[in-house]
Amino acid sequence: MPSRPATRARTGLRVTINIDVVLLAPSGGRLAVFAPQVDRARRALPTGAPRSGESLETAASRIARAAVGGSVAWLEQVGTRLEGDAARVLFAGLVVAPDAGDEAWIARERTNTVGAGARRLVDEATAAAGIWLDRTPVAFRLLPGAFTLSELQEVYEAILGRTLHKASFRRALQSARLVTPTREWRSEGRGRPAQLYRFVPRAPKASRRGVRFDWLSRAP
Amino acid sequence: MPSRPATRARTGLRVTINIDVVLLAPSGGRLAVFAPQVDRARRALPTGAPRSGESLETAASRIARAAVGGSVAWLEQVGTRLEGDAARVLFAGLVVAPDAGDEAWIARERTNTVGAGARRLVDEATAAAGIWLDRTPVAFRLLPGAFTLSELQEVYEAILGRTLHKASFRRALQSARLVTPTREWRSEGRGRPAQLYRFVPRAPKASRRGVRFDWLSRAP
DNA sequence: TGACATTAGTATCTACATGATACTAATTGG
DNA sequence: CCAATTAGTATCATGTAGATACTAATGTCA
Repeated sequence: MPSRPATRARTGLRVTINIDVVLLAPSGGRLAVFAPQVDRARRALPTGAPRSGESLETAASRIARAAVGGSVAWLEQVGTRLEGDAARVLFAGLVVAPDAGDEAWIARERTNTVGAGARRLVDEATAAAGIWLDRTPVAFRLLPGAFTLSELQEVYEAILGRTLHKASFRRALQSARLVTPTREWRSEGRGRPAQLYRFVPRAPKASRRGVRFDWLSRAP
Repeated sequence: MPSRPATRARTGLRVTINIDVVLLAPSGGRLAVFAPQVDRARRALPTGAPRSGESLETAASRIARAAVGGSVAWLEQVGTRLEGDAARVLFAGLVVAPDAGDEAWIARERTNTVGAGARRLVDEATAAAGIWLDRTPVAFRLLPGAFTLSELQEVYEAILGRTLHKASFRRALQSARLVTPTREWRSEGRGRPAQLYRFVPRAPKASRRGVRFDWLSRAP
């Protein structure tokens, strides 16, 4: 049996620590990324550093709120990387859809126009958001208290980046008993008016799905 | 519209950075945690620090390999936290089952006996491992080239922490065409001999499951 | 030697989830 | 009034998951 040194480093590498925040918002069935202009020619993602004694989560929340000037529906750590003598912690957040003309938000597909490497960060953040969507009721925080099922589905489609089957979506929603209809209907220009629903927070169901062997990525 | 300061911290908080590694191994249907004795009374998880210029992943791999004195089947970053003026990055790893009498490994349930806070790290690492299992072929790296389906199922059960339905497990495995039978059979003491199988790496299937509304955790 | 325990592996049935298709319903804009 | 548009439902076929119960092949032990 090989020797096993008890690796107990008393002191680690000294670095400066920074936080990058990718803020995503579903908007018109697509994902928008918060990347405001920082000077004449460049956009950048929100960045900051934790203060002494502050947790990473608190710092990221502060940075995110300062950036969008409002509340953030969801914020979670995605990963950390070393760049030279700096450690950069990536957070991803979800925000309610911005106003249509807001120049600080750009379409997810145009993330190339932000600095090099931003594309990768946005991709990681988007993947993380898709996982939350499957595991938490985060979508309901991105909508007003009363919403139509089409709006809810649009949020899902924006974050997942694919269209969903309408009937299946509603069936799954109904069997989960997650929403209750209100007596209101909303007419949105043309077409039949849509009924408004409210989110009903529920105790988690003890669902145990079977094992899945249809993983998506390569065999590493 | 609120003002949006372009938060561009030129220099972040200065911290020392350390890496904690939770190494897990399926053993007899349970999960074991690598936590060797560091002195007369205490056990501890492997710890270390990245060297200058080294990536976190490389450093974690080095620390993990040095700890168990062998290869690590899977290693992935779980999260980062600030503790005073230190940043600690948690990695979780999976290792093939250790020898039965190996004192450095303890049952996952007895993680309390390791230092305070270790329990939480082990829980996070275990949760991460469960997610990899669902998304990557990591289980096959924890078995020899030829294995029985019962062994494979035992690996899944150890990591997921629950028993699985035998017939369902095999059906899913067969339809995924992930394994091929060999012509060998192995007799393991009593009972009918089991056929040996090999892993067949496959191109990922483009499986798009429907949306799930049966999340497990609390509504935050 | 012949039950019996033990492990491997399969068959069948039910329940449910999913997605395709096609339909009905209610509105706006000509 | 009619077409376009959006909301919402019904039906059907397929696939998946779990329960149950079975067969198959080995070792153990009386």
